[in-house]
Amino acid sequence: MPLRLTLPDGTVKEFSASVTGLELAASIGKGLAAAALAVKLDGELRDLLRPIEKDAKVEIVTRKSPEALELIRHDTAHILAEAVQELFPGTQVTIGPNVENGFYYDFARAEPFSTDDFPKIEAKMREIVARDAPLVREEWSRDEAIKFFESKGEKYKAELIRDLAADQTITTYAQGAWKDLCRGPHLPSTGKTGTSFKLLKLAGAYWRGDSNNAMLQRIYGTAWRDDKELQAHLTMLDEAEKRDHRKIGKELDLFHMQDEAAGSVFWHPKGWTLYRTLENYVRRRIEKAGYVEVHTPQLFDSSLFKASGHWDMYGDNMFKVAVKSGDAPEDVKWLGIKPMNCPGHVQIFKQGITSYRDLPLRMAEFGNCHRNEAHGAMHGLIRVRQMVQDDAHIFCTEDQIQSESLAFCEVLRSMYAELGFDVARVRLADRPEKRTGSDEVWDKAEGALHSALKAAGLDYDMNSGDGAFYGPKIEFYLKDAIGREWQCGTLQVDFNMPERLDASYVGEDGQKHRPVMLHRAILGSLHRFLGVLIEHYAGKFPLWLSPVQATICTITNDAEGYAQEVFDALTAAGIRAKLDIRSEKINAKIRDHSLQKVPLILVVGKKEAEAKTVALRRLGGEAQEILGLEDAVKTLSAEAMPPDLRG
RNA sequence: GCCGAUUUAGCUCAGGGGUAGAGCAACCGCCUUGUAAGCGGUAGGUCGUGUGUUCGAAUCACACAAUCGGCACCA
Repeated sequence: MPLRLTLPDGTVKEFSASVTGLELAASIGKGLAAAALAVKLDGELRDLLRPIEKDAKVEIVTRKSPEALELIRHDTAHILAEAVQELFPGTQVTIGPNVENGFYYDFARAEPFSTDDFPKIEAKMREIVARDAPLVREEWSRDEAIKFFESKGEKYKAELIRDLAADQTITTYAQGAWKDLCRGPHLPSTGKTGTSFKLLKLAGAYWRGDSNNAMLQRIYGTAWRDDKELQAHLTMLDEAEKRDHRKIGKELDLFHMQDEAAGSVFWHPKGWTLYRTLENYVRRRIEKAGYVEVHTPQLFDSSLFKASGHWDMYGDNMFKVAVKSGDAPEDVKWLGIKPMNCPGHVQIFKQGITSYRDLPLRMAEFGNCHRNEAHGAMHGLIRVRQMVQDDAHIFCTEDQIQSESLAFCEVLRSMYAELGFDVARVRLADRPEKRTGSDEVWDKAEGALHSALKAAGLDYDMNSGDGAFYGPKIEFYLKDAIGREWQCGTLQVDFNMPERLDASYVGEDGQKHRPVMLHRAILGSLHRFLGVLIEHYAGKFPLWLSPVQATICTITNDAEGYAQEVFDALTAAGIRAKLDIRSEKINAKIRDHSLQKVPLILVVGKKEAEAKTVALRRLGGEAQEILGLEDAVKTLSAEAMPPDLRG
């Protein structure tokens, strides 16, 4: 039987018997054979030296192919593992997968590694690359493989093999004397990986991601095709560090945090201006979308959270307050500080009798919520113990779920666009193990979200088992200026909470019915969103969001009176302005306010005072525009208008 | 919560068993300045908290706290 292999350009190559990818490449050209790293067989990546035995569409993977990076990174992980075992005998290997932009490898070793070991390990890795040992694929029987790894003291590898499906082919890859359990594929030899890699971070990680298991030591690294790509990536990491919202928050005097209130934010005047500007924007947008705003208590008797299920489900992460309820020491009643707004909103819904004519009822609240997050979870504004969400609950009928979800998706898309983001990804998280409500109800809720997403025309993938305990959720991800994705928006269908808290409305038929609750947020936690926003803009906010929009700088004292006049005019027009009449050179003032990322610097000296003009310098630019004062006020206040208020 | 690292002036950071250093910022003067740092001076710290070792601790040990990088968690 001749073997027919179809190349990407459509040419068909015939062979009398099986060939390896390398032989195939050689039959096409000498250069290709030299550049070949692997082959793609009907879309499946395979080793270059593995015989091809059936007709297929084939593609030779070279260093230029997108797949090359995957191979390089995974091979580098193997090389890291070998280097570590050569340098630190007795260290056990576990797993070492690729991650975005790199890879990691988890090791079991009693002694902790130190980043001081990195140069030594990297040097050993380069040595292994230089040895250029061929990577040889070997197939094993299950028992032999277990025996082999156990004989080497590799308990984790043996455990992995035991858990593989019985019919799974067990393969190892050898590079010289060193061997690792691996599915492959790999590059033909260690020399092909190159040395454009760098070890980056050291971290603890649980075996198999389970906190009941042993803590392993994880080494993260990055690997690229060449040094130029590596350098570009390292530059990007530097850039991300420069944008760190904790750093910028300090530099721009937006907020601070301190030990006595771990996980909570002290908003300084500028940060709070930013916060309120954003909050007011959301407030206008949702008001336009037919929401009503409410405000509910901070403290509730535990009975409410017990009824809602939060006390049992998240009690450990709630702040609880014991209050004396009698004279005896055991006379104590428990209150809970709200970790979310939903039970409170149901209480408002339950006041009086709600008719089907009142639905959908869209109830919004910027409520302060407290969650006792684990110490290790906290991270600047991104993960805090006290936060406010742009939270709302839509009480509606089952029939209204789809149209409400659609309308929500539209508002979300438009708001993200106005804030400078695109929706990068949408995921549907379905039922988790720990949940309330029957499977029938979950079927219904998940089905409703699937059809809403289809109706909205959004592509989405599944995030299995990651729903909330009361219902499935849609997660909206946005992409920031340096390509990172953040999950902010969410829409959750909940058939359970109205049942648990006994909410009902009177239907057209005069009977009582349960409403459906849609929990939804667009920005999510405002704290977290502001963190993302600061990093996205690197502190250079669009004019309408800037805490200080304009600074008026005098050149000499003579201009002070006029500068005050300019300041008053801008302030009266609603522009957030500051006046800088310090006895400093104009260079120093320009530098200070530029570093403070003030978008507009208005310079006034003798000339401007006489002509009633301003010399405008925009952040990032060097040119100056000379504008008449009236004209400047008009132009700038129009520019400073929030996007939803522009004509 | 788990693993590792870190914590010195408002900020960024150096130092290190014999009692504390720089730059920037602040304050006070001088300078009256034309688009990214003008000059001089002054002041500022129980070296995260506690306990211990020591003749002596900011330095060494232990505990705790917070922070950082991950992991686990994220209603």
